[in-house]
Amino acid sequence: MIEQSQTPRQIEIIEAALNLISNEGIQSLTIKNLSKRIGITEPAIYRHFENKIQILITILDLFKEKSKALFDSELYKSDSAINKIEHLMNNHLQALTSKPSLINVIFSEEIFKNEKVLLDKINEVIAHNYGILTEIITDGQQNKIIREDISASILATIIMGSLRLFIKQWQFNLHKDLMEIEGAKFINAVKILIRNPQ
Amino acid sequence: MIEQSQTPRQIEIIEAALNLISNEGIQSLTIKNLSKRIGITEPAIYRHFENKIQILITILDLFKEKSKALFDSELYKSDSAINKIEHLMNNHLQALTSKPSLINVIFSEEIFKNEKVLLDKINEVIAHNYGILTEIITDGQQNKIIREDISASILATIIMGSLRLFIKQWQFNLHKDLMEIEGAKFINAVKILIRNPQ
DNA sequence: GCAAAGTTAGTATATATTCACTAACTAAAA
DNA sequence: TTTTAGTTAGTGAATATATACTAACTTTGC
Repeated sequence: MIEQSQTPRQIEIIEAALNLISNEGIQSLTIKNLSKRIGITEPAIYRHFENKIQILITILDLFKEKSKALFDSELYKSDSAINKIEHLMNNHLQALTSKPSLINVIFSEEIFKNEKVLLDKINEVIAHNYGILTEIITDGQQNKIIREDISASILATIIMGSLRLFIKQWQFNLHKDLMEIEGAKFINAVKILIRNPQ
Repeated sequence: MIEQSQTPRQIEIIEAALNLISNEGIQSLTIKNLSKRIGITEPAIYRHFENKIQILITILDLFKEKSKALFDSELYKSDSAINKIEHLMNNHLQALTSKPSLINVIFSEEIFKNEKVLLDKINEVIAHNYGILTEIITDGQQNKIIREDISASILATIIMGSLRLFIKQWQFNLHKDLMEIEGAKFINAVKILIRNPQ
């Protein structure tokens, strides 16, 4: 499964696609719009990608890679579980604020419903991240840092779910400064909640 | 804003639409599929609804009404804030397990993106519920039942966000019995988290 | 000179919607 | 009471548009 490096035009196409998704939603990711943005004709797109699905697969692979790197790197750090989770959430927020188009990718499962390959890819990423997060939480519980009166899997659901909604709420006013302040408050709240009381 | 009662055929169409959405996703809600399900031709649909958007608007109004009734009724009860929230989550889960098609409606914002009327309607519902929930939480904080070290709005985000993800995770195995057990565990976890410690 | 990247012109399919018309029923007029 | 006019809910055929994709030809850069 070697990642083929992309040609400049391919990168250009992917970037145009991400911009389209970001600005007008995944609905408007059409070959026509795509080619218009780049300034070539529709058939020219097919010189660089076999079909539209391949474009989406490339985007999802990119997303997967980024997301996986984020989560995996945290797992093996020698830090407390709570700090790991804080990092994770922070990095996640930062990644999304710096590339808002990815937000729409995460939330477009519904669109991929008829394309099993795409749906599988997205679910794979989500499941993987969920697994890592649960692992970190379990570790924290064993070290008595994270509360044990709630199962690790439920805590993971609460963390990921609330993070998702938080991102969604801020989707349209991503002014970096304000978002950073509110993001810090939010992450802090989660930390307070999961920390072992007593 | 008087609710026009619907004709039997209109009800039939709405129900067929909900079934379609529920079974094959909102993507497959086409006039063709709709008419096929009912057993009439496509143009006949237009004898009962002006256009496709009107069908969706009717569905969203239905959803709005149901959801609003759920939240509003809870607000004015003379119960503790935590009990109110528990009820709210319980009712929400129950409503969705009994009419799974509604789940897909909640999660189809992305599809409505180009149709401002629809997007507004969905956002309206979400904002309203969020407001009510925040109000209940604030009240609970004033009565020292809910923890005060986290703002009501952040707690609301955490509750709604995690509930949403929980629903999504269970979207495909809605076996009532198991879902009920897991749902109870989940709601209990939220209760533990928001309750005022000490 | 030739391979890569582009163009023009087209296809097939899907989708929402309109059009002209009809059968069955209902209310009004003679 | 029986025509007459009007309504309701349907049909088959057609239209406009969008979309992914293809075939055949041309330009361009090494």
